[in-house]
Amino acid sequence: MAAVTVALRNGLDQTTTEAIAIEAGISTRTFFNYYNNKQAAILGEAIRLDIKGAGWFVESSGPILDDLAKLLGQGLHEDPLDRALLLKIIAVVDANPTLHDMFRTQVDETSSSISGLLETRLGSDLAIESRLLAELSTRALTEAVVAWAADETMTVDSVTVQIAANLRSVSKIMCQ
Amino acid sequence: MAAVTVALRNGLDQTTTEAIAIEAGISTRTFFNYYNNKQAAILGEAIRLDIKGAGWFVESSGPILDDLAKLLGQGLHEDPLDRALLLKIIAVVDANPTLHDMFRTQVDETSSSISGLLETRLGSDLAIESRLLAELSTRALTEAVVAWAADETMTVDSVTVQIAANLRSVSKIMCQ
DNA sequence: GTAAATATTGCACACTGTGTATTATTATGC
DNA sequence: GCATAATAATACACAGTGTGCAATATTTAC
Repeated sequence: MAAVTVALRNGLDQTTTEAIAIEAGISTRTFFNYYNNKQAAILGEAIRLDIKGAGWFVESSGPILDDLAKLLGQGLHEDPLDRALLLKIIAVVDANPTLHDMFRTQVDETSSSISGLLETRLGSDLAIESRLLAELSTRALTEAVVAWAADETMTVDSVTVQIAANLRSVSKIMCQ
Repeated sequence: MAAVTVALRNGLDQTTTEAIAIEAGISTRTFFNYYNNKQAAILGEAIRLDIKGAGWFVESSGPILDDLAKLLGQGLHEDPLDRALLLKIIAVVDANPTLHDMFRTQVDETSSSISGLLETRLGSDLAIESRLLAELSTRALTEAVVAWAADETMTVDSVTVQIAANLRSVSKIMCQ
């Protein structure tokens, strides 16, 4: 929170670990006990979602896009997102391409999990396809979450709907 | 080249900017005149491809997946890839997750270009879909290039074929 | 062969990140 | 309450990153 505050107030250039530590009222050494770097402090755990108890996904034979949307949307329910904080984080990330990398790294971790589940469901001869589809899905998730953050009328449930809509729309384009 | 050499020989931990500079026979200051950081030195321009003269892509009404594969494959022809160097780079990246970020950053730049072209072709009401499809395509490119690097019998042209195959396979899964 | 343009380098400096030892703080049992 | 153990915070030293700037070397052009 301190990191985001400083970054929004003073810009990322002025957001030294020292400035964050002062804002948080701790020493810089303590800061590094909790975050590996300032990027991690700014991004926090806002986006990362852990996929657990997803046996149903592997077994299911329903429409795969809907299952993916459900899987990703379900991850969001674990610990509810803070819309105001997320908006601030998005603002900082948008203004600082440097942060984009680490944001992607977080999303990639989710993508990896999804990829594993997909490979189990589809079979290991579709490993490449699993990775591609996982990437596409997590990107659809990102788009949906960003849309959710910006629109106060959206519920968390509607994120699932949005993800499914995004994926279906892409599949329509691809299959034409 | 010096950066990759040192990274493979001594591991990324030991690959300080000083070590790279010594290997290259230059000062560290000169190193930083050419690369912003050691990650950039290791990755080089191996993957990045610039999309130019892609008017045909925007105008075309052919199968979009084939056009995408053609577009990406064409970018590879600009300056021919060095298979041996690429293999080394892939080895270093695989061994060091830290580098993964910067690799993705490079690929993202390509993705951005593709996204812009797609949005022009599909219309701005399909902006989200354009971004998703661009991401999927560049990821398919990465998979294909990695496969190419590992298989000496593959030609650069077959990368295009591979990309198209990957995309078609995914679309088949999505549309089922 | 000289002068201008360009490249390389040395140096100082602010910042990042980690290991280690020391000091606070908190928790626990009695 | 109080001594003690566990945990957290901090100070400090240090290796490394990256940049600005001025000085020096090298190349280019005429």
